Amino acid sequence: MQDPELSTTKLSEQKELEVEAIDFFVRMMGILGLPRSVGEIYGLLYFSEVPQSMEDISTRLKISMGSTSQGLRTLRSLKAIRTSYIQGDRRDHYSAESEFRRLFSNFIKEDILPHLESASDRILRMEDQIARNVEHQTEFYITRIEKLKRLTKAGKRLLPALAGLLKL
Amino acid sequence: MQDPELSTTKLSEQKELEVEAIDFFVRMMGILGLPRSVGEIYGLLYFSEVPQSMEDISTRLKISMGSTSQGLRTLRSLKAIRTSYIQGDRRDHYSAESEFRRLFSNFIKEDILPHLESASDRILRMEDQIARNVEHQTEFYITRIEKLKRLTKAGKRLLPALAGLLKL
DNA sequence: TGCTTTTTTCATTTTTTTTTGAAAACATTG
DNA sequence: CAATGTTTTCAAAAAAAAATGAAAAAAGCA
Repeated sequence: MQDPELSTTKLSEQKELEVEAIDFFVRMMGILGLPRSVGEIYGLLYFSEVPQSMEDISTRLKISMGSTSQGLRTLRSLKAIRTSYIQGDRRDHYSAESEFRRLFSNFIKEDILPHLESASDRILRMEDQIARNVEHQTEFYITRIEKLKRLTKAGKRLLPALAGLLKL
Repeated sequence: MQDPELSTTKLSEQKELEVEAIDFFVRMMGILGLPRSVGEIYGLLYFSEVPQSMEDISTRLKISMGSTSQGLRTLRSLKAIRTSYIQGDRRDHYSAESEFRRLFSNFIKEDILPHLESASDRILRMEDQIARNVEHQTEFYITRIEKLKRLTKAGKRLLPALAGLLKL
């Protein structure tokens, strides 16, 4: 029988790294405005040598299957995880796409650029308003709109470039 | 007495632009994870030719003085607004810093870089854990940590550069 | 300094977001 | 094609974030 004290210590040390790692990703995802469960799942997978089933994830993180399913869906849409089929197990197994920066890149493409697009539309509508409203056809309004146009234009140039850089 | 119908139309047209403009900034701030009130305030100021007092803002947006004060504080810390003293009025008056991109730039400096710093600390702690835990001294763990180190390093280089670009 | 106006703070309320858990849908296999 | 195992969906509960409003603090003025 092995020394129970040593074994406890080892276990807690192992846990410590896991906790630290998961916390790291929870914060990272926080920056992107993603829920903590998404960060937890990615963090767990990032430091798992072996692909994990949904049940594994749900059990180890003590979150519901519902949350786990949702979180995996989000990560899948960001292409942050991969699915692998494990011999003799009919459940799907997941592992992290280790290039975390790609997740940022996909986040830009998927969550930011669409906003920029609709921002452009909105600016067009504002210009329309101004054209119709004599009250607003002043240097001031025209300049401000112009600035917004330049900003979104720059954004639509810069962000895809940034996303590209991150993907390398 | 002026035509009431015309006047109503004009008013609503004016409102329409304002609403559109405010909505624009609400969404923009949303991308940065800032509350809607902050976007509303900035939007209102961005299209105001004349600096507005806190009461003006609170009244026109129909939000409480408390929210207005909080929102202005946030915008001040992002250097997104300027304060001007108006003759014969002892209240502060606010106007928008029209270079909206600076707001992004300051957001990176103020809200993102600190996270990156603490991320670096956390990675150091993880390395420590690994050094102490034989279990984890495998190619796998070492590689994953290495990747995170490279990512934060790249981030700490890239983000300030991006912030710099935006400020121009 | 005392009085008035303006701004900030913060406990409470409201709103929004996230998580849960149970039911439905889907898939696999004997 | 039933029977069992797995995943998704979604209404309801829980948690988190934001807004309110009243009281405290700060600032300007007489």
